[in-house]
Amino acid sequence: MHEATLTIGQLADRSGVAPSALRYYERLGLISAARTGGNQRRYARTELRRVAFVRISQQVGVSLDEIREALDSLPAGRTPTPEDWAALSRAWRDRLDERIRLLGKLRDDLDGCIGCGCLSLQRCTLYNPGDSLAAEGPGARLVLPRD
Amino acid sequence: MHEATLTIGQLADRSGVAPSALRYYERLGLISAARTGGNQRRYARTELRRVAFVRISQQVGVSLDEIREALDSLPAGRTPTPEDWAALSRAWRDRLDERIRLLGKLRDDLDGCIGCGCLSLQRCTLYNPGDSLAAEGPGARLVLPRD
DNA sequence: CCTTGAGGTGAAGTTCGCTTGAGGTTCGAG
DNA sequence: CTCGAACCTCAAGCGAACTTCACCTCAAGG
Repeated sequence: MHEATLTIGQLADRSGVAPSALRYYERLGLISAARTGGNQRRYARTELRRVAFVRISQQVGVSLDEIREALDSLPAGRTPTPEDWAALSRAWRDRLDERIRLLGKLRDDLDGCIGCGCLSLQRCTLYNPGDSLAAEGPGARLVLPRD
Repeated sequence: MHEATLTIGQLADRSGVAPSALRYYERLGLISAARTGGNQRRYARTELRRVAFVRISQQVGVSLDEIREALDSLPAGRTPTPEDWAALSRAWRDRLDERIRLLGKLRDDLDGCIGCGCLSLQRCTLYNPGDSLAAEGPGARLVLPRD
């Protein structure tokens, strides 16, 4: 046990990601593997980190394509250091903050609507943020944040 | 102006939702419309509230299918009161709180990882929550919250 | 040696939330 | 009455993120 490399099944068990998904990730260039003489994948243990980073990034709401770009920025040639990984994580941190902020605002707005019992097109900030729509004729337009 | 009903184009402009999406919502049973003699849709103004509720619910992370279920729980026959809408909004409130909590936890965990510079499979709570995996043999399994 | 289960490939299928396209109809201003 | 914009339906397409399928090979235990 504790061998140098992992089979796809082992990586799947360890990461909680299905083998089919791991192959898919490989096609997208998110992870990579050496091959045995019989063409089977053998993963370096460091790939586990990459898989982990992928899943965490997805939770943050990043697309696989963007995750690939981020992973591409890791130093080629040498095994990424902890500091390399930390740098990537920091990049996501801001996005995470922003998402949390947006959801918080949504919750507050929703609270406001519950408070006034309205969901009203006339008064609710969810519908008529800053009354900025009044100039465009009668009736509010529903404008929700694009992201 | 300020007529009793809205054409699909008017509802689209007011709600910020494309006509094609509104037709799609109708197929799913999220909204409904009367028809003119010439088969064109005419929306009651209250449909604007339904559309708004749909978009807000999507922001909360609810699927169209669940939104339909929620809308189905509105009283049939009479126009929903503000209190009816408030009840629906309250139901989402908990989900929103939960999502915010999860993202917050993810952020904290990510902070921890940045702090220790690790993304380590041995130490990081993101990977080995509560050390509960130690019993299942050597090596941690990546376990992220299902939702 | 034989079997069995893990692995491999490529193509096609799935779900979600819409959009696009083709081809035809209706509405309302002039 | 005419004309163009807006509307209609139905079917197909799209992109993301995978899974499933058919079919074939490889690796290890009895």
